[in-house]
Amino acid sequence: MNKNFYITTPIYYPSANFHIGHCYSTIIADSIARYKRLDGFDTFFLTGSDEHGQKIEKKASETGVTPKEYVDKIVANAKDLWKQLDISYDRFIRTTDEDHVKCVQKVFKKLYDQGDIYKGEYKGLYCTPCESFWTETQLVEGKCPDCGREVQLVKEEAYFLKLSNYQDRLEKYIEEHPDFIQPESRKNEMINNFIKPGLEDLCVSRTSFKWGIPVTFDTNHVVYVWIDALSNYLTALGYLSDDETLMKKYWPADVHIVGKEIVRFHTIIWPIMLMALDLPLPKKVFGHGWLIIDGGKISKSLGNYRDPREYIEKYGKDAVRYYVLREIPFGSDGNFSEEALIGRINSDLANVWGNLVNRTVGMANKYFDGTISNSKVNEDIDKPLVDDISSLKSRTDKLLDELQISKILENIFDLLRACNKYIDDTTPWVLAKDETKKGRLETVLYNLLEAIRVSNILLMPFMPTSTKKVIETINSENNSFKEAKFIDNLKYTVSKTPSPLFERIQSE
RNA sequence: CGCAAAUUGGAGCAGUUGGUCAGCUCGUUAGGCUCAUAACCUAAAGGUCGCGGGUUCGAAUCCCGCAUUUGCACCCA
Repeated sequence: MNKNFYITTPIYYPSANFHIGHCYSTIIADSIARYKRLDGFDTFFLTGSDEHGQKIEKKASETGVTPKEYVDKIVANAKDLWKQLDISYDRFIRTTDEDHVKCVQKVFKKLYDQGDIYKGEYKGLYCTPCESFWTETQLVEGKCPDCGREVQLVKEEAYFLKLSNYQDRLEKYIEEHPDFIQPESRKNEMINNFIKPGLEDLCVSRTSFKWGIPVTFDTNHVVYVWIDALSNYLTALGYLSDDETLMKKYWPADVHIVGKEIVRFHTIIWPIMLMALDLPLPKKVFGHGWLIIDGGKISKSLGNYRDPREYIEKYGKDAVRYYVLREIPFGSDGNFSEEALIGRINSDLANVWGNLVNRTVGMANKYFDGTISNSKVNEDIDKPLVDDISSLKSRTDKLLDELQISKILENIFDLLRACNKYIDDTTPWVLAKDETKKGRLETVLYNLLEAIRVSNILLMPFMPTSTKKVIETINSENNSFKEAKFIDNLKYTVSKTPSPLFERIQSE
């Protein structure tokens, strides 16, 4: 099988430790990557950090360390966080990695030699104390919106990327590939706000700070943000290096997961860079929404968030994963609160899923000493359940391609809910009192175990830890994606001592 | 100013191309059951689908206007 799949998260800016929002992006990407791997795809999952720039230079000097020391610390923290969340990345790329630096320099030179990058002059309104450039509309009464002081018109020699050359090609590409930008509302935003009014050439170098990748042929300049950052998706695959095997195997990317604020860079600048490099464009860019805290966005400067580890330690990694995947609808913003997190844990994970496993295994032990096979004493009521079990995989596949993660979980939990209902409808405790109904009782339990097994397989990408526990509890050996359908001749020997999958959280 | 998006019972959300579209989850109330993590199942209460017009045999669903909120245009998952 040579089906390949390449998925990326943004590379995050390590000016401060990562928060639950970074976790959200990364958990989505991780879940998709895991799903594809389990579904037989040769998958490459990339995440990382975007470490250059003035802000980090400044932060570092404030703390009295070098920029590299500063980011090293944050990156170590991030890697620990990803470990705690079971993030299965294949590579964590850092823009300070040597191969990345080399590649960016080659890309820059190549674009320059081709004439896509030219030398010009950057003009801007600059506030010296704040070290920030502002546009005219941002100014408050003609002064710096941050400190209220005068701004100066500053000119700086800089290199520019000619976006206008590719405008028509880009517009055409977007029109002809309706799935390229997801969700669609973002696509309209890009076309109307940026492409149609005309693209301005993009400033791609700076001389005002040093913490960046030097331009090889003009060492006063460092590469500015986007050529540096976006190239990571290529440099991780060895683009322009001695070994381009990964590049040949995985490019173009299947999906870039990004936050809605950087959709623009991924759907305008990035495709244009790739066109200029004569490379195929990524198949999909998904701009997801944000987690909103107390009605406002997560803000590093407001500090209105807590270390995600607090939630992980308190409620478990899978609970956090489930919450963000389930709570936020496709492409929109979603609220994050501890209260809602607890609500999800109790109502979905504990009551519906955990309790179903617990009661089913309990009955298997109580009535059959833990050993269940399919006695095939079926009744009409079994049919819908069995059909649901067998069709779950294909329904899930479809939703995954549409990146409807929340709906996938909804679907799977619908099946689990149906099982709870099925138990009430079939009343196993009544069957157990009648020796002649023994066969029927066993069939009911078998069907339930099948539902648990199959739904568990499909939950594995989203909750790797808890699903492992379910496998141990029902002792299933058939856990591949290919076996995610109703199989009628398995034999179960369930655990004698099941422990709750998720404890209910008592609210204070 | 511009370009977008949102506004559906107490909360959070579904509602492709207009005719079971008024639905789901949580919450509330009542009942049932006992295999189970005070869990599970059933039922009920609760919305004139932001407001005002219009198109249509018929609109939450299309058109116009208004209001409120949010996003983007400048760095931010």
